[in-house]
Amino acid sequence: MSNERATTGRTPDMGDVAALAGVSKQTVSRALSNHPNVTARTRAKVEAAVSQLGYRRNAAASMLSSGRSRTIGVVSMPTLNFSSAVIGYGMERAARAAGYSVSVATTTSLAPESIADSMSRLAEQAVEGIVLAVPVIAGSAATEEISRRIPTVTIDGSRSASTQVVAVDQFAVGRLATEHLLELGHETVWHVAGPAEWVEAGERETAWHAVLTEAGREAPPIVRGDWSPESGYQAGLLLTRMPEVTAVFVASDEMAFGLIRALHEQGRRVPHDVSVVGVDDIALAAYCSPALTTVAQPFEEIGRLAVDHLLDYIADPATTPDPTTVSPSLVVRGSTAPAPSA
Amino acid sequence: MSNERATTGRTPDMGDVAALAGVSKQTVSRALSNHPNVTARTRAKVEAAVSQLGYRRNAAASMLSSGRSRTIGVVSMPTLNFSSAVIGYGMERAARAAGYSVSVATTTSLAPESIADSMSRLAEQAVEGIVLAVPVIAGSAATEEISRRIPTVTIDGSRSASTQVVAVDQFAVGRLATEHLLELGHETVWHVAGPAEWVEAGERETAWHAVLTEAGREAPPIVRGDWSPESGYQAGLLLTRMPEVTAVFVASDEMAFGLIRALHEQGRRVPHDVSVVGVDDIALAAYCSPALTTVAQPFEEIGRLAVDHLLDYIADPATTPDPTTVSPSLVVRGSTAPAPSA
DNA sequence: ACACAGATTGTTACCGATAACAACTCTCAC
DNA sequence: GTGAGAGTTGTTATCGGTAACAATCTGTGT
Repeated sequence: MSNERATTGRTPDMGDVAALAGVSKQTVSRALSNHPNVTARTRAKVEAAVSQLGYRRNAAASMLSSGRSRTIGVVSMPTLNFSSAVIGYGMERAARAAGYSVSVATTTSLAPESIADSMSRLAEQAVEGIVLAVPVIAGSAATEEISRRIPTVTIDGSRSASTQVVAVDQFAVGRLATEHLLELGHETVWHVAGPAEWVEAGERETAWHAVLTEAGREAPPIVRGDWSPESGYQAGLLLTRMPEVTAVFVASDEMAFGLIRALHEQGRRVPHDVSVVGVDDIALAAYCSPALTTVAQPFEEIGRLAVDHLLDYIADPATTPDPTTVSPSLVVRGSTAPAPSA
Repeated sequence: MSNERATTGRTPDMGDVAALAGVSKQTVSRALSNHPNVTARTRAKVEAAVSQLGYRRNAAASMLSSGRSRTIGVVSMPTLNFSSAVIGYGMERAARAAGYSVSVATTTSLAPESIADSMSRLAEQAVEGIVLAVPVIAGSAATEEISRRIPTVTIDGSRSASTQVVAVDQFAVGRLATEHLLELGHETVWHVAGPAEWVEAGERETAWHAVLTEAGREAPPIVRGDWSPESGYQAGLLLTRMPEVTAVFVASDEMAFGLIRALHEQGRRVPHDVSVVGVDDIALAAYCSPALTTVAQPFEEIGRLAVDHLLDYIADPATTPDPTTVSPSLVVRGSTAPAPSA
């Protein structure tokens, strides 16, 4: 008693499964795609044959024939920082839940041509949608061209005609931090900002400035860093030279760590002499000395939302771009205290 | 004068390019794959047609027909920690340099069946090779089955019949840290270890123990954490109760941050009363107060090596598994000092 | 018992590229 | 001038699925 098809030594294909289950290739395909109109009995026979042969569907063939890759692409910076790592995790979970896999293209620069390059690498892999997890201020012709063809969602970027946006309300980030420090009685708040080409950084600055102005305070000059702890340290060396500095809003926790270290070295106590607020709520924020007051951003949710939106958009490209924002929250720890009553 | 083929509204395929360039499909294929035997003239015509039509090769078709996906897969834990992020970066760069792209499958648990599941998701995507960037102690039948079919390299794992290993010399990590502390004159060295199911953690323990024994010192009981800062903090609360503790080797920087915070809170000064050595050299290590002495691991190099090995292995599966190790290095900063001359 | 709708299964053609092989062109030695 | 051989290009079959349509089966109401 022998099968018609000899499957020895060859990786089994759908035809082999069909033959073993005594049905047609197409029925196997339907059973495996959870198509509704398949009898329980048939489905069981197919599943038995599948596991007996150790069959796996060939993704390439499936993709070629259906035109659907069940893959979404992500453009991100080399994920050395907390936020992108967590965003990536949120995306992966959401994508997997929807039966999609995620392909990552890193870009080392924020230049539009570099981003466009990453996007076309993804396009070559026939991704059905793209998440731009980089701080794009302006799209270029090249990026626009691709996102017209492939549904694209931008995280924390600026809106453009063919791109949806999912973002943390960065204005709220700046507002929460600055208001917190003013409420503690500080005369004004200094700001260590992120690089000018990051949208997030710009919006936090704007909010910081707006809150100060609204409260009738003078906004001191901005000190600019590059997100690195070292740049925060340098900013700290600068600020310790000015005795009038009692409150600093730092645009990231990592810079805040550097800043606090500089303050310590120069004998300024935190929070007794200077209060510091960071942004991100990285894992170590609670274990700094003193524990860092910071503005937490729901990164994992952002990742999830970006993918959910993208999948909706893929399902119905007619959807009108509808920017979604989620709110940050202030986490008060030990690095902030009432102003020294000079 | 009109072309035979109307390409309007359809994404162009190789046939369109061929028609426009006045050559055959196959020649286009050869030109685009950098096949040697194509005239410069022909290649130029093809390239012109490609850019005129905005043609991109369909990866699915290419994969189906050639059987090669030009993709490698990575199994990793949700990349919330420094090391995996940097390893991932190193892999991506190496893969891209070789014309490969990287597909990531995260696994939330270290259970063999969970890892096997991630591996088969990758197998479904027809990856040509797999990097296991998770601390596997033992393979299961299921994982073995897959890695027999698909070339697999394990990072920092245990060797198995069908798997190559690329690893940091974790014994050296433990040795460097422990010897450094002994050389500073400490009577013995305490150890806050990582979870028992991580190979790295085990080897560091072994080395720590061996160095102490060899020096004729008594090895104090091990305190075990789970890599989180919180677990380091808890370990710190425990150790501060014992006045005889003057030197601690902590198996990760993040735990070291937690431990140092606990020491501070309890009034033990670092490094004056207690010296601390961490592992990893995360970006913030230099900005802790005091700056953290730690053992740096060349993560990016590990990622690169893993991919290089994998590609060699793919090219020639007959290669005998040949474990590669790279050396860590001690970075001395401010958290270690000579033993208090009690 | 019969017609008919809906559910289930089968048949055929095709997705877009590449491998294997066949055919052609050119150069150079004799 | 001719044949050998290398270099270049074309032809055909095929990879493993899925869409679209055709065919069959099931159960229901009259």
